[in-house]
Amino acid sequence: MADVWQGRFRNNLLRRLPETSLERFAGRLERIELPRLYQLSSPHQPMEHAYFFENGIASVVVRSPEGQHSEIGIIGRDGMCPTSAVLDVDADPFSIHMQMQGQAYRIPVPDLKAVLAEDREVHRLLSRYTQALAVQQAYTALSNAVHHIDERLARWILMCHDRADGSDISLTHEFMSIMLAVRRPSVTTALHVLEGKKLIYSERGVVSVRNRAGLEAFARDAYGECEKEYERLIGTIVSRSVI
Amino acid sequence: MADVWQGRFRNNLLRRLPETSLERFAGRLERIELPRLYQLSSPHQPMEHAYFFENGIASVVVRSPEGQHSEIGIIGRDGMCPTSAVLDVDADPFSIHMQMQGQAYRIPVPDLKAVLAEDREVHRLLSRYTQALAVQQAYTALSNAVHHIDERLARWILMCHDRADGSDISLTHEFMSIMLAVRRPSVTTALHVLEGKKLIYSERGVVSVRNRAGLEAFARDAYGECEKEYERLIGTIVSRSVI
DNA sequence: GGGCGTCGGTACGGAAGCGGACAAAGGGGA
DNA sequence: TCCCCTTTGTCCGCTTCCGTACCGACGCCC
Repeated sequence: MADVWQGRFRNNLLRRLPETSLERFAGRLERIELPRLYQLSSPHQPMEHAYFFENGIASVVVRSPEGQHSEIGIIGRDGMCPTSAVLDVDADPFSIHMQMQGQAYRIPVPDLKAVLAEDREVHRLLSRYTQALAVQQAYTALSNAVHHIDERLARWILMCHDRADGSDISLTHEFMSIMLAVRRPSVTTALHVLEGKKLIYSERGVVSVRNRAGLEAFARDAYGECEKEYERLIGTIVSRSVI
Repeated sequence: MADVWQGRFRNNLLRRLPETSLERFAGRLERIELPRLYQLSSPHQPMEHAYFFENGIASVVVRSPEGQHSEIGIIGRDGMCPTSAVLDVDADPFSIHMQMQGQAYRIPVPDLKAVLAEDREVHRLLSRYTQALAVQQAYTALSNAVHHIDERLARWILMCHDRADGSDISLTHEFMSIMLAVRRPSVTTALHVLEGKKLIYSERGVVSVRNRAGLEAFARDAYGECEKEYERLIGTIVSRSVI
């Protein structure tokens, strides 16, 4: 298994751990396939494993008692979940599921906690990621409050694009409407706006980014701040082509 | 200073620490008066002290590059700030200021980090509070997305009421409009709705809660979830009358 | 190749909230 | 007491978005 530790991870957290820290994970990490809609976590249910994503996108969603929901976080190979494990909490009120199919290395939560307890370096990195995700949450809250739907959609597409391998994002409008906490037809019309500006190409079940820079410009101040903060806290994500 | 440790704290975190842990803070805690609008933290500026509030209300606000802002967290004697210190991060993109005047015990951040490093109990409690605050953020994001202004105002008044000593909350409409990320006149009309239902009494610079249960009913599913989670993670806040 | 379930496009009335502006009321200082 | 500044109340037109409904298109399965 030695070669696994030789920078073969795509997950940006695992990649940034020193060899000695990675060795503590030895034999405890298990590679797993995560199909679309795979439920990683349900509200108030203790999670058995923590996931370090190699690929694909997971979505953290919060739901109100009356059934309204909103996405509060999005995790790809930039991160892991649940951060509650890092904070020594058994369960949280969120549900986490795969938005785009992918793979991850997972580790039983008790094992992760053991590693966290014995290795300052691991603890420090995952703590910083926890902060990065909190910052993402904060900007999501801001965006929900002050930005228009099409800007929020642009933001969201950009965040997915950051974590996807190609320029395609495979999702239905229905699904995006849940993520953005808006009506489904509102997604349709917002997509048309972006498509009209040649920023994306949209067809049944798929959105393709055509003009990334243009999308960023369109999203205005909705996009960028928490990405900068991630870079500061964790560091740049090495792009796939480099790997 | 011995008597300070004898359950004299009003801060719910300090109150929940065992005597042995509290002794580690000995001599490092400094009581400080926090006037209204006192700036505890500015975006991207490292904080010098961490604050454990005895009284009053602090507000965590995030601002977009173009100057739009929204409150993402509210902290009283239920908690402390900055949680970034718990996560071993030097600075965060938020600004924190006093919304209602109060007092706190503060400790230099490096000293707090030292205590965190040497005392598992302290680290565990503050980690759990960090999670509680993240949950609050998440529900704020949800509320911003799906609830009407008057419901969000009710939620916000309830959260302030939880942390205030009496039933009065001294704030201008202008201020509340920033917290809720809405227009100032929208606050005025929303307050009139609540006042019309005899849930609150509102006059220049002050809002008084008249019917707490009614307010909770009015707020519907906007209020309650993250409070339950706080209780589960940390425990009940002992009310002032008991102290 | 026909049928059905899922997904996307569109339409329409209505409500909520914004932007902006202005007037009234309270209250502190000179 | 008067003035001025802060705070609150109100108004109007306008935009955005919702709720709801319905239809068309795609594509999978039998």
